[in-house]
Amino acid sequence: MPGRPHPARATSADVARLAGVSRATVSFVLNDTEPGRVSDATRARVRAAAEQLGYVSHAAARALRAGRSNLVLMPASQAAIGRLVSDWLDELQLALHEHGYTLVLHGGRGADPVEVARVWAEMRPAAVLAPVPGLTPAAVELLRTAGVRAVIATGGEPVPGAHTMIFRQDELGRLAAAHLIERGRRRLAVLMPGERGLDVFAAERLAGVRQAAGGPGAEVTPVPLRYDWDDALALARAWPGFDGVFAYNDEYALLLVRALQEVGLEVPGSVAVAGADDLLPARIARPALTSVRIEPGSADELAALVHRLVEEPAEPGVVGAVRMRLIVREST
Amino acid sequence: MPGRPHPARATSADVARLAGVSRATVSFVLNDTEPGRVSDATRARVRAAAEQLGYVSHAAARALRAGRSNLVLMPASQAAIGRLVSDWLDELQLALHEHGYTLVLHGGRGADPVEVARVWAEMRPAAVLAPVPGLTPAAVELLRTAGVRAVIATGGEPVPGAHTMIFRQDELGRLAAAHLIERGRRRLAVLMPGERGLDVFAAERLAGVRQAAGGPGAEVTPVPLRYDWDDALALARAWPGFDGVFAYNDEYALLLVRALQEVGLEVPGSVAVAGADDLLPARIARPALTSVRIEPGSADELAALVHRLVEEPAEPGVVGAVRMRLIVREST
DNA sequence: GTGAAAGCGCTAACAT
DNA sequence: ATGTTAGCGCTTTCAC
Repeated sequence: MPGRPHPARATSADVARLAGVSRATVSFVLNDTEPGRVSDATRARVRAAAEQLGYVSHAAARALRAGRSNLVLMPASQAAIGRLVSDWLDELQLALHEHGYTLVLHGGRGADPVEVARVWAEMRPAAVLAPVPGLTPAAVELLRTAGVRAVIATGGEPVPGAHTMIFRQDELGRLAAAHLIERGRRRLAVLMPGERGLDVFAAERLAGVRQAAGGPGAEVTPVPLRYDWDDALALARAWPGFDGVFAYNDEYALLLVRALQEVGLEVPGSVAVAGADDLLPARIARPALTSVRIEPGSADELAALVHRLVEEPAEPGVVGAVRMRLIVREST
Repeated sequence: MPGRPHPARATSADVARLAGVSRATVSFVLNDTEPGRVSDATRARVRAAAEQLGYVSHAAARALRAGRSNLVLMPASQAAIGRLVSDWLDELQLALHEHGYTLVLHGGRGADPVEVARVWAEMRPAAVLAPVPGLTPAAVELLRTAGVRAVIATGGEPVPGAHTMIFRQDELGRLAAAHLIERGRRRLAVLMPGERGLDVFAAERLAGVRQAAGGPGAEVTPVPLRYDWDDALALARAWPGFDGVFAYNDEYALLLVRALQEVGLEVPGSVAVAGADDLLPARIARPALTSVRIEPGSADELAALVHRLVEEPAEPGVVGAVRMRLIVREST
């Protein structure tokens, strides 16, 4: 072993030795379990010893002992959506921390869901929060078998074996499309991004648009678009005469609007465009963008739910629903 | 203990039993250590047994044994910057995975750096990658003491005790300001977001602007701005006659441009505005936004560096630099 | 080519 | 009020 440039990390045994107590006592003091069991004097001595040695507990050892870690896992893709979401994640992180959990985001976009679930399962997290497409039945099974107490999926339908936070992607499409149709649009396009596993969500949103269009007999066409100016411009140049667009989300919507303007098509005059997520750029765009706002619900409540499910596993079922609301602005 | 709704998680002992070998053999086979030590027949039997039992190794046990986990930790705030960054993080995740590491992002924005470092240290990660403001000397010390092999800071100056990827925030400001001055601007404003711990970066960027302004004698004023339309509008309404702005980043730049336009101030006619990050929205804005592009370097190389440092800890020092480049567009 | 066994750091049941 | 101890699942040295 190469020379240790730093003092060997202190263990609870070191703390015990320095404080002149047993390791058990150290554990009781530092974890505040069974309050009143250890005298105040001893507690003080233990804390002082821990402080002096710069003691930091070993999460892996605790996890091994407990059978699971205190990790709550989420796919990192979530964080990239925008400030609203990332602020909300901050709140969630804080709320979970107060329950003793550590929220971590893990990438693995596009990879085989089961492969990703395997990596997650190895960490023996207390809970996993993830959108449905990543949580295939095999992935859920893998996680449950590995002992993950709370597997919470967000998706349109209850997921067998997992708790489900209902999040109807199709509702996004339906809300936007119903509005476009009400505005008299009958030739609808639905933007279908191919990037980063968004295709699954896009397909569900498309289905929602189709539903809304069914009755009134509007025509619906899925249109692939990459998040790329040249691609957007090419689409706008060859615009097939759609008079209404549901653009997957605000980013794609703003990209398309800009491209349409570039080729002289008026928004909403010639083409009405609606997005989703209701980010600030949507609000300040010209024309201001109609969007479907997603209301993620209280981070505190979700943290409490996670804690409850971890403490006493319950029958899988629906644990809540994400609400959404159409914000009408100038672009439609 | 409440009833186990799921089969008890299989351990390597279970696999060994089913395959009729020892736990040692299981370990050798599944980790591919010492190839050629175990016969092909045995290997196949072990693999089959693992498969059949749905065996998933226990990261905590491995970490306990190894003295450290295979986690590489980064602050989650990074992911929220934009698609470019989050795509790059994906690459990094993949590259690290190939070296056997798991990249996880952890929040904890705004909290006491030492408190956050403590949570990180408990996970005994193999490496930590973080911007300087979070890595105070005390935080670095804590991590090193906990045995983290590679603490890689990104910041303007070498960080004592840590490896440093040089990332000159002030260079961003300097590049933008030099350009504004070259365009004849002499009354410069620097937008100072207060949110999410951005203030530290903002201060450094401001310092860069001041440097660039020193020689030519341009006047520099820091101007607080929240990421909020009303705040931006209020600023624009009371615009104190600045003729050039470095806007912290593209998001704030686009917000300000929009507010200036709202009150009838022309960009770049009356006010030239430059951002940073060079996101797609900057490119397609009207006027297209001048921005400083940040080039994060190769994810593969960074992953390899992490691996090298973990394998054989080296003297802390400078391990590379993030380059940046001014992209001139219409807004200046 | 394979097995036995020690030990990583922690917690909690049990003993004093 | 405090201490003893077993054992969580894994890797790896050493013995066969």
